[in-house]
Amino acid sequence: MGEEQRRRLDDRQHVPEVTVSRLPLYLQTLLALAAQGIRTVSSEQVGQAAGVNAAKVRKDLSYLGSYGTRGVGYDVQHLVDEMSRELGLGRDRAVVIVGAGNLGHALSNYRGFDARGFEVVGIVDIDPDKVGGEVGGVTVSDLASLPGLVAQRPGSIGIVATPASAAQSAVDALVAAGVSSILSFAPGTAMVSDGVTVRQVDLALELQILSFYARRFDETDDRALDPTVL
Amino acid sequence: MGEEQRRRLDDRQHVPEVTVSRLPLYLQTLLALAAQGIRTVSSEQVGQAAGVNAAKVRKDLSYLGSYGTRGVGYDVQHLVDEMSRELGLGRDRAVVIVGAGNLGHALSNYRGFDARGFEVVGIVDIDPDKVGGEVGGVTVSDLASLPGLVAQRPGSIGIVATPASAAQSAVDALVAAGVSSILSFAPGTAMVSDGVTVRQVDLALELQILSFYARRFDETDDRALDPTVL
DNA sequence: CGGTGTGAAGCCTTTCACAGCA
DNA sequence: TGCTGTGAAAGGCTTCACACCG
Repeated sequence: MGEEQRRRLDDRQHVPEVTVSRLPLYLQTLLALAAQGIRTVSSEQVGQAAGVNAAKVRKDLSYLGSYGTRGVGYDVQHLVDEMSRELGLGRDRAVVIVGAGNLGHALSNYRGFDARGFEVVGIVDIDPDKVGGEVGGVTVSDLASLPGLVAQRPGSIGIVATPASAAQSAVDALVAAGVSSILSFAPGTAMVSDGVTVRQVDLALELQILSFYARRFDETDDRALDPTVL
Repeated sequence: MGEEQRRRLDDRQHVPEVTVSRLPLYLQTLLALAAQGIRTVSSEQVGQAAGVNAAKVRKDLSYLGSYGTRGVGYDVQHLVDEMSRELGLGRDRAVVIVGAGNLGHALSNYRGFDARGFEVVGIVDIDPDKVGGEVGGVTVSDLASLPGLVAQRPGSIGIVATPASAAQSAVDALVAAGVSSILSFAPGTAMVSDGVTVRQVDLALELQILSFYARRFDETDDRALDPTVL
């Protein structure tokens, strides 16, 4: 591995997690601007469109390198290219869905994946009744075929769409098959070894968070409220 | 408003957002422990089960008040009650889904909502072909009936499950109907007035974040970017 | 000029470490 | 003794403000 390449890898590790989570947002914003024929943008414009402070935009982009021009702004296409590269979106990335229930169905039918360069290469389930069925143009196969689905696709992403009770074994199966980036919709915390990234989306949990903020609008609670509250 | 009162109000709001977002996680953890018949827990145990540092658990819980017993731990049931109250989960909360497509279907069929005290009171769509259909035991009604659905249920939560193009108007319709806590699955940033809380779950965006981390496992790629995948 | 790139300040969150109490 | 509750330290993120440069 050459000096140059190593340094870039190391640099990449220093991109703060929060920044990484905002990059796709900027990317979407830039693509929308590009579609409007806009070729140059300022951090101010990007920030406005993405709902983010301009200084934060500049700081975030500076982690990727100095791609702007002082006094002018950023070249939209150039920035799109650099960000796509940084996010590893230069190629189609394979996605495997574990769990062919309601959510698995909805996900494999979701058109947004294809549109953004993710290819659903398979959906697996343990239920023999579901195996063989077709969902969103993909055939449901047995859990055992999971390793085969991703064998030829390093850097694949797994999606867990099982009930909570099956989530840990779904994650384990994905990791065993060589998948180390996982999006889980199952409630509960999955245990994984180092080097595996799991992002979790728990729908009921999101609603509970919203409930906290919705509470402001409840009529007086039947239970006694702490007097200092609101 | 006097200084003192303002200070108290500010203090109350000062349950940090990150803490609020962890409370439901603790709650789930505690409910699971309660189901196992465990009546007392230490911050260490909760942390272990929730995948969180014990000190953080104590700090977070301390924002709700001092409900623990030194040398002993926390009474599980008492903590569950206090947290439920804090999260406004003392009653069933109404949920309205906007958009009866794939995702809307999956959501209204999702059993996890009921199980955690959220009642899907309606699902609306602008497509006349979809109106009248039944999904998950709920009839799809016209967008216009949205205000009626939540009129009797202050503190309701709205879920946006529309395509991106309809997201802003869906949000506007929800806000106009009096909903001020919204979970959106649509890509893009929705504009809302102050006092409205929007949480966003963008599936493709989640995958792009994972793609960044998956890139470590790609074979060496400094290859030129193919713009067509975007 | 105008807008980037970036040290430095400020703020928020996490973690430490221990006093205090059952 | 054991574990909570919490000041204080450490770390990380955001925001400011301005040097710098096209």
